[in-house]
Amino acid sequence: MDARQLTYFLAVVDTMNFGRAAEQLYIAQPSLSQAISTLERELGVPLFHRVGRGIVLSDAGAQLIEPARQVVRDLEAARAAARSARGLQRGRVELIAMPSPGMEPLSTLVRDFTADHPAMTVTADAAFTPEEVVQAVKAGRSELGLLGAASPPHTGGLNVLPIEDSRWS
Amino acid sequence: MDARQLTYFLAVVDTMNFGRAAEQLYIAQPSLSQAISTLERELGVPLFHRVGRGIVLSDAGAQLIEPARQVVRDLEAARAAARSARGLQRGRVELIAMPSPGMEPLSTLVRDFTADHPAMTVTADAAFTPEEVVQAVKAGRSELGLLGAASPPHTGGLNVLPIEDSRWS
DNA sequence: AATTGTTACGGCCGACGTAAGAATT
DNA sequence: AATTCTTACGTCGGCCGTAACAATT
Repeated sequence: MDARQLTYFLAVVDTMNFGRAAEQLYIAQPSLSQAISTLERELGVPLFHRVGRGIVLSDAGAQLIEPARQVVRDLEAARAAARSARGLQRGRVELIAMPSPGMEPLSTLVRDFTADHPAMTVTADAAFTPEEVVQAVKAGRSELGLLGAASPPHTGGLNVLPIEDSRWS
Repeated sequence: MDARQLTYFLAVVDTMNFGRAAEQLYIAQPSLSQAISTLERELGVPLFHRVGRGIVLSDAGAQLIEPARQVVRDLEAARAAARSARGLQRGRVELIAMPSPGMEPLSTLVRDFTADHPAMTVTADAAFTPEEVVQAVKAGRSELGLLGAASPPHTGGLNVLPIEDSRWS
């Protein structure tokens, strides 16, 4: 029993008609008939009683409806979780740095960052003064600035993060 | 994304090791590697970061764990529901009946019963006196007796059910 | 050298579609 | 005759295993 079979089962339950369920699932009607038949054989219980040209839900089928809906719902929730996670991980980071602190901190930072977030793209620009760095970040031309100075200049409303340890994420 | 992939994913999460997860799933390790790879491609997000010889859970992977566990749990619940339903529906009914009430009540009873419980097998034996019927049921040769008499004879500890309406289940 | 994950490749099971059949209204 | 489900059969995709490879400790 897998999620596909349960989805098919619920489509039949909702329509009580193999033909309409099949077209709503975008498969041929005999394929659906075969899928339900296989599921019934696996479970050892008929899910529908074939009466005349139509079908009636069996007791076992009735007992399967709620667990089946739960599975399908939660599968959809898992898909949504994955989709939202993708949104967070995909993207690009543009940073700007000065020459002197540009080499050592930057190289290891980028290496660690890309190791943790392989789908990310990191773009680095160059600046020559701390003021240039601050300006670029303020102007939105870069999302992250890296600078070394005795006293941080007019940082405005920017977040400033001191770097002392090589371990951070 | 299907339930199989989520099961595989959780096995890797629980062991943090493709090899052990594979043997716990009774599949070869490259098959598991391929399955996870396919899942990651479908989702558009890496679930693990391959660092050196090992793996580390990614942010997306962490966010997928709980929904995945939910799906697997629910699938197991659905299986259990189907199993319990099977226990109720499978079986055989052996009944014994006299000739006179044997035809009309019996034929419609069996027809309705088998229509409602197609997995059931109904076996009918014949008797010629009410005493024979009672005796057969008492002896356990039949599970159900059908008889017509002015006064029910020594029914012992048997349950007696008067038939008046044609509607019962 | 050993451990661990990936790539390459081939076989096989099963899901699906088309066509034909059976049963009911 | 029309509707509805089932059976028969062929095709194709994808899951899995074996073998070979790559990378790290």
